[in-house]
Amino acid sequence: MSVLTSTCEYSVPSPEDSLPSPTREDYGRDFDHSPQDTPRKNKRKLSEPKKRTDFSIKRFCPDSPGSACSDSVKSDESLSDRSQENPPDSPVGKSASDDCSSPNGSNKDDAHVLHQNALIYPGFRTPHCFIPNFYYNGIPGSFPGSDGVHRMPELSGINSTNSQRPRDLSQYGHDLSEKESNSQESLSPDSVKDGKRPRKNYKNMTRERRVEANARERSRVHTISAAFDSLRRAVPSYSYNQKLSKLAILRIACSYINALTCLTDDEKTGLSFAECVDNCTRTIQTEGKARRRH
DNA sequence: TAGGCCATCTGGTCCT
DNA sequence: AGGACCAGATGGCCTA
Repeated sequence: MSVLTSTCEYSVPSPEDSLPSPTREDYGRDFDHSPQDTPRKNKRKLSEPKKRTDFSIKRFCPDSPGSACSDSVKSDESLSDRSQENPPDSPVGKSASDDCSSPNGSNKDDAHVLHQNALIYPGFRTPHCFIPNFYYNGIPGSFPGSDGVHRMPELSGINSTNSQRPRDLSQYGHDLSEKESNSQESLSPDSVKDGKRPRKNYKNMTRERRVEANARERSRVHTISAAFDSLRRAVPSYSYNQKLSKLAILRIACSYINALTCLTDDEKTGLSFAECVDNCTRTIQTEGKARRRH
């Protein structure tokens, strides 16, 4: 269990450990209602980002020198760097199923591999590709490579939704000018008439406080996402490269916990260990079929 | 192209 | 009063 604990740690995203900031054009031009020119820095997408039509933060970033959006010119370059973090032939980008061959040496069918592993499961010898964080070579979270050597996973390179890293919070208006900060500017209908997402004013909040609240909210959500990422690494899956939604992670985690509970107390769940394992296996299969990582 | 999933913004509510 | 938490709205990306 110490292994689980050590591999489930997650850190609260910090501005220093964040995605590159969007350029001023991201929001500035959006502010001018030119969605066709607004690239969206989608953290999920590794290909060329499409244009984004609207982004509410635009209202916080008018085209003014010294604004929070004016000095971020590294985003495109950094984005491309990130897109190269996980090249297809890298150990990280490589499907774990490639490294987790089934007993008969075939790894074409992940479901088959899983089934093979599930059959091994009742023998209390957890296959390394079935429960990655529990079967390791003395290194928490390590994974066996094709050469049989267990290595630490390069988590930052996983093409995972939950591995998305937060953007620099400083871009979101912490550097607002005093003029902007003190204004309780509400959006006039004209200012958003072309936008599809008109928002009200900030009630009793100043713009500065609204921006700060947004930043806190982002940080909070990032923390939750990081926890999901940790949980995902703790639960079994087809392969390390498998895409799992948050809902799928929760479902698999529940079935996995039930299976582990059966290890110590069959009566607690009312099912035999084999049944619990079967349930867990089916859950993984079902959730794995829903969507696969690429 | 529709639906799923997600990030983000926003306002409301609760807590300290 | 201010922050944490929550849910709704919105829009982008991805996949079938």
